Amino acid sequence: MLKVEGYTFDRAKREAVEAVQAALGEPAELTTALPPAEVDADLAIPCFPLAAQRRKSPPEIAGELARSVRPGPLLAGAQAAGGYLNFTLARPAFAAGVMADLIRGGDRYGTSEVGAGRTVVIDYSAPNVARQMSVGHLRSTIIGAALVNLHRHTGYRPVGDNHLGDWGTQFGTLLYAYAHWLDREAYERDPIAELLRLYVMFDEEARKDPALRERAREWSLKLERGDPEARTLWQEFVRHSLVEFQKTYDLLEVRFDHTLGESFYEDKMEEVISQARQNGVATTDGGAVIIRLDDAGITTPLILQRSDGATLYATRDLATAVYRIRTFRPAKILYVVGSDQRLHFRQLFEALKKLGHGDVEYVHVDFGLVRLPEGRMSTRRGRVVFLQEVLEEAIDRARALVDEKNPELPEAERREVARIVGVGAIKYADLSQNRVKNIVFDWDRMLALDGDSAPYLQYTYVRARGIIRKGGDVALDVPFDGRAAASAQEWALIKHLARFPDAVHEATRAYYPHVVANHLFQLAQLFHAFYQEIPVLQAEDNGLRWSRQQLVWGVATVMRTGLGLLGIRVPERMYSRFPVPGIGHGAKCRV
RNA sequence: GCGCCCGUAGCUCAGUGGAUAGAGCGUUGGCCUGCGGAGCCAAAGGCCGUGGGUUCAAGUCCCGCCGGGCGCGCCA
Repeated sequence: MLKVEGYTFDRAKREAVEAVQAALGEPAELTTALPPAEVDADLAIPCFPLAAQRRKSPPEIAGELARSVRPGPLLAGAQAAGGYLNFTLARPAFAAGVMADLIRGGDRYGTSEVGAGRTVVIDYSAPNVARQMSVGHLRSTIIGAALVNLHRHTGYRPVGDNHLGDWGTQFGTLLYAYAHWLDREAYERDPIAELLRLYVMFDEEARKDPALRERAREWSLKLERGDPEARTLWQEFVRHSLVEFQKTYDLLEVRFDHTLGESFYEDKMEEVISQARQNGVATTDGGAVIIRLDDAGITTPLILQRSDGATLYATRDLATAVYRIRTFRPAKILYVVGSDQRLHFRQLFEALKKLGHGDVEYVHVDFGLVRLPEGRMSTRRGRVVFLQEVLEEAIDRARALVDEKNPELPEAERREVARIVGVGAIKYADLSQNRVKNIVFDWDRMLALDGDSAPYLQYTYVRARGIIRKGGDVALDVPFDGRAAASAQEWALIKHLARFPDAVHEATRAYYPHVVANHLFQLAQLFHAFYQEIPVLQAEDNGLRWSRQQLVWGVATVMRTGLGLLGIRVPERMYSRFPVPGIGHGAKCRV
């Protein structure tokens, strides 16, 4: 059972289970469930598993339990409904408990100690040098960044590493193309664009003349052996790329603890290869050094060294893992990489076990591919959408909407809001759905600014903050008034806020950021429904008003914290408190 | 051919083995003298790909089939 100990919701669940166990007079394996909306109860215990041994029907057992249980302080009572024993929570006590959790926690609400300070290395983003990032790289970058935040929130020590693709045969093709076909003027104007042109051109030419591939291999070998000309050019490519990548990372506000590319492991591979050979894990096969994995059910061996002596992607990944284990002493290593590399990681993890590194937990946090309506993206064929271009389009669209709806905001703030909203929309579009599914790229879907989207959640925050600002300071030290948990809207909101720690925990446990995204979307819906019906600043009396203000403050806090975990920022305003009459299509007649 | 992943409303997606499967978009109809409508309320829309099995209980677990995606020794 999912459990985040100490928080009020977990305490209530435990009270229910313990009350039933006490009534039964013995410990029993019990699960809790949430009753459907139309049932008037807050927590349910299915009695079906108890029926078999006791030779009674589930409704009978539920009925007996309903009469005999003695509910704890967070529970108001129990009723039988079919085979379920339903509990009603003691609203004032439960609400006060949740608000106390929230006020005590603030931006740390939902944190837990499940990670127990253990280190988890998270490998994410990892774009290839000498090419622009495509929308395909968005997923790894954003999911990885969210996982870093989630792990920090649940008590781990996350170490983020950007494993740049800055080594390998691809540079052979690039060096060959550079030497023969470079347009120096274009290169000086926009080095990455020119390198991309060369990359595409090489592919076309090599199709006509396959011997070019051999020449490229020679160049990559030269690079690997330290040829000065190859080295100098390669370093230049990497430098240009890093400048380009940084622009995108700045826009996304994604940071890394380390950016150790594949080339960093250049001098660390020999040790891995020779050790694997010495202890018999690796064998030679047709001049190549391989690790057979048949005993692990993998018929394709991992190739450590090519027959011409060159190293491969897998070699570097092996050396990388060994380095990370020595340097960071992690309990886990997460690889946020597309599902097309599943086999590679299965091989890698098995090889690591064979090499004596089986005490670390390795996880391939895989995700589905981003495809275009016409098929798979291919940089070589020019069939690709660049990430930078998507981000800029998102900000432009958000800006148009801000200008339309909120023309009264100062120019600088409109620019800032457009950025927060546009970039947030892109991130949310990705993080709000299960990562394992493929995505067909669609501008309008990706840049949606209404419905289940980041702006909707950000707007929720802005509305909540609007109330708080207008009401002056929230009195967080006054006890929560149980009457502010009386309406259906308030009660639903409180129960939902109570479950946020579970959402954070589950998202981290399963490496599923969308669990948090979904939780926040529901929070937004519940808040808007509340907002529509329940007066806060115009509440009948001060006690009610203060407690509703606390509730609104709680919504704002969870929204900001939760979106923060997803790497999405919130603006303080999306509108001015003092609209300028007669400007904008959306102003209508409210003057 | 073999292996892995996916299949839920017209479209895009949620759905820890528990009660009558939920959202967003789109469609239709309502709600502005209140904390701003980037909002709210409601309607229509489902053989959860399909056939078996396990279970008190299956959209969820297992097997077969169909459809789609990805991968399968010197690319990354």
